[in-house]
Amino acid sequence: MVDDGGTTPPARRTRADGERTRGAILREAVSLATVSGLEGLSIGDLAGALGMSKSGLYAHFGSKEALQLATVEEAGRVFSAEVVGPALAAPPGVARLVAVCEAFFVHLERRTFPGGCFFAGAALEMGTRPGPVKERVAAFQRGFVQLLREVAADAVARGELAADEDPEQLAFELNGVILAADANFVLHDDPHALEVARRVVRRRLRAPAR
Amino acid sequence: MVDDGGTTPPARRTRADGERTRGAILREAVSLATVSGLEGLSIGDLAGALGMSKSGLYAHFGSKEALQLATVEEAGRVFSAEVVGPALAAPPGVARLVAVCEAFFVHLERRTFPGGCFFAGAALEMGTRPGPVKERVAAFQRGFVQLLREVAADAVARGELAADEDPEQLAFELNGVILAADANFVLHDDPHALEVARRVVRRRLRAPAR
DNA sequence: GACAAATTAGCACGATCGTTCGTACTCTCT
DNA sequence: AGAGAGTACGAACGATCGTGCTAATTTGTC
Repeated sequence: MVDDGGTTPPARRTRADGERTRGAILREAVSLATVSGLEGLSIGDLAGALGMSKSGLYAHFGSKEALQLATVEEAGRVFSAEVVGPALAAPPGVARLVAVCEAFFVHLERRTFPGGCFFAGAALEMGTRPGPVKERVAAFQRGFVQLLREVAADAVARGELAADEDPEQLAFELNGVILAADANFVLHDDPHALEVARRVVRRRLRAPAR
Repeated sequence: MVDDGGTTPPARRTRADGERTRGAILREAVSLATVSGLEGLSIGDLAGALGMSKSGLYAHFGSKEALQLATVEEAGRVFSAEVVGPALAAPPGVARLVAVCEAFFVHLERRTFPGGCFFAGAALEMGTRPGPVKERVAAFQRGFVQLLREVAADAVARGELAADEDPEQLAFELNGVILAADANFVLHDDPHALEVARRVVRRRLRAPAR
């Protein structure tokens, strides 16, 4: 067992039941974090919600920061599955751009998480707290805007949008619409916000402006 | 003064030094809340930052919720003075609409608070926490969007924007741009975000679309 | 100048925070 | 089947949370 001659084997990592519990913890953690925030998420509450002990839960991560990191990753998986994935099923161009926004609105509408979009909340919350967690959240946010920009650029290249349309500006705008939709939806619990957001997207992407 | 005959009025309310300390507390509280959040704002930290005792500070409010409420009000005063006020100095119409956004960007640029816009963070944070504090934050946010809508409607009425422009949609869009500007600015500490936001506003409000 | 109220500090409370430790139980590999 | 690592629990730690109580000092009013 001391054969540390070359590369250290990262030991055994998996046990079926542990993996299952870990998944359940992270699913609940993402959900709870959209309500209490990523920092306000407490290990005691999380353990209580799952009917297990603090220390039992804690053993899966070793530190709160590691739990937060894993929670961000889990949220990324959910976001990919619920928003990015379905959107990429739409044909390239404007249709796909609309599909990204629409998938996000559906993501809110079906109340996947009680506190709306995980990353919208996490970005505003962690923006002022330097550290690995913030970096990870920032990376996800950057990746999403980049996706918007690429799809927008593609739409311009296909002539579906005006040639003088700047993909970066358009991505910024759509990101803003998405943020405003989330903020209004969770703050006022008002589905009307999603309706307005949809109208904005539809009108903005209808035809080459001017 | 009208005496209420019999029951004595609750006597003197203010003392000069107390009022001054209270102001200092709230100024620091707003600033701290943009970093730690309105819920994460701790009375101990706040007292420490001001060099006073927890209980001495606490006596000014009587509960954390009251402190949060007062903090929101103070943030509202700052926002009025730094954003709304200067914007209303601009001539009505599109110019004023641009001025609102511009004042907000300057508000971020000069780093009035270390964590960016107080209300952007508070809205996302408190959206999921029912109670008086959330209601107050929501009211401020609603008031700001309504301001945007009114100025936009005025611009349409003056023929400076297309007649088929929906003020509600436009206000929603601008609110989104503002949120995206704040989020990107604090998350990536990138002044470029403000530049993009300015371009978006300029282009969006340049001329009657179509 | 005296009296009452406002201001502030010191101390302590119960609760909860993240974290550690020791200890059983159980799954998986050899 | 035996061994070893993964999993989970209960108890407890020091720190900090919001919140009271008491007492000393300062301030405004008569």
